[in-house]
Amino acid sequence: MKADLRAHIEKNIPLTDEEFTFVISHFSTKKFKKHQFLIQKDEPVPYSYFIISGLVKLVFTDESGKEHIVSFAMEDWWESDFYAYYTQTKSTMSLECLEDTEVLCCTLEDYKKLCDGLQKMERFFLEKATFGFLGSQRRIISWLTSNSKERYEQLLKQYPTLFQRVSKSQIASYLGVSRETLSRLSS
Amino acid sequence: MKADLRAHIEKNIPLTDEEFTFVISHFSTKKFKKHQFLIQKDEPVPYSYFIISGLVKLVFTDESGKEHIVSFAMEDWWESDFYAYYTQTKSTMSLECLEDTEVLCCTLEDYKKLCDGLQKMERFFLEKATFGFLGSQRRIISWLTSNSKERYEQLLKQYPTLFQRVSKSQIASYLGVSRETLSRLSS
DNA sequence: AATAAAAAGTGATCTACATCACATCAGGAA
DNA sequence: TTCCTGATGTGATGTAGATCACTTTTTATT
Repeated sequence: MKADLRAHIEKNIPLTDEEFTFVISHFSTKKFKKHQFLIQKDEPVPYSYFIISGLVKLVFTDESGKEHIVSFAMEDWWESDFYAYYTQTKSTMSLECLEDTEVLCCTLEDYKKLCDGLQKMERFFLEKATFGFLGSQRRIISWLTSNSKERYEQLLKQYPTLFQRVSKSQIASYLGVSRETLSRLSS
Repeated sequence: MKADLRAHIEKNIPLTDEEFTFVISHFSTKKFKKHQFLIQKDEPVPYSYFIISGLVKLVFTDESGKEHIVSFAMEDWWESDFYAYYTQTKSTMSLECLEDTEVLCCTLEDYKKLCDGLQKMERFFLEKATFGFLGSQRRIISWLTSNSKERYEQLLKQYPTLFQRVSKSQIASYLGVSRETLSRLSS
C-alpha cells in the first residue's frame, strides 16, 4: 500500500530506500466507504490525496443544485480541490467516494517540505502538474471539436475500465450531456 | 525586454543578479509579425515561448478544416504546443501571431538545464504548471455549468482587455460558439 | 480617394440536445 | 418474498445554438 506510492513515483523517477522513507513520512493513510466525502463544499481542504485503491468523483454543484462531475480519480491518481488546497481557502467542490477507497494524505505543509527536502519530488510534482494540464487541455479540445457522441466514444476509448465502475448517469455528468441523451447515444 | 522575464519570475520567486544571468542565458529572442506562425501543425516544436509583447493564438484545426482556438496568450504568458514540446513530437496545433510579437525562446534542453541548475526555476515552473492546470479546470467547469452567454460574460469579466485586441470571430472560436450566435449574444 | 477584404449584424431555417413524463429492470434491505 | 430505491430506456416536445444567405460597417491596401 505504501509500496504503491513508491511504484507510482518510480514510474518517473527512481528513489533510494532512504529517499522513499523520507517521502512516505509526509503522508498519512485514510480509508473511506462508498458515499463518504473526502472533501465537502465550503469546508477547508487539508489534504491532497494519492489514491491507493477505489474511485472518487470531484463534483461541482451549480446554483440550481445540479451536480457536474469535474473529474474521476482512481488508483494511482492524485486528487483534491487543488485550488482550495494551494490557496488554503474553502472548497468550491466536493470529493466523494464511488467505491470504498484508500488514500494517502498530504497536507500543504508536508507537500512544501517534500519539495524543499528532495528535489526529485519537486521534479515529480512538476511532471504531474504538467501532464495534468495537458490532460485538461485535451479535454477542452475535445469539447471544442466534437459532439456528444464523439466525446463519449473518446472517453470510452481512453478509459474503458471506467464504464464498468460508474453508472451512465455519472458518465453523462462528466461529459456534460443529459443522461437521456447519453442513453440514446450508446444504443 | 529581458527585464520583463525577470520581473515575471520575481512575481513568484526573487532572484539574485547572478541567478538571473544564468536564467537568461538559456533563452534567445525572436520577433514575429502579425499573421506569422511560431508553430506550424505537423512540424517539430523546438521552443516554448515567453511572450514579451504582442498576442498569439493556439489553434487546433479539425478534420473538416475548421479552426478552434485553444488559447490566447499575451504579454507575460508562456505558450507552446506543450505536449509536442515535452514529448519532442510533431505539433498537432499551430501558434500564430494576432499582433506583432516578441518572445523569449527556450528549447527543451535548456528548460531541463534550467531546472537542474537552479531549483528556484523548477519551483517557478511548478507553480506555472499548477496554475495552468487550475485555469484549464476552471474553463472545463465553465463549459459544464454555463451556456454560451454566461461563458461569454465570464470571459469578458476575466480578460476585458482581450476584447479590444481580437475580433469577435476569434472570441467565438475560443468559446466554442458560432460567430453569428456570439454576435446575437452581445447585443 | 478608391477599392478590396475582413469583420460584424441579422433574418430564416434546421438540428442536436435538454427536459418532462413514464415504463422497465436490477440490486439491497426488511 | 416483498418492497424500495436507483439505474436505464424511450417517446413527445421544447429550445439553444448552428448553418446558410445576405447586408452593412470597418479596416487595410494601392
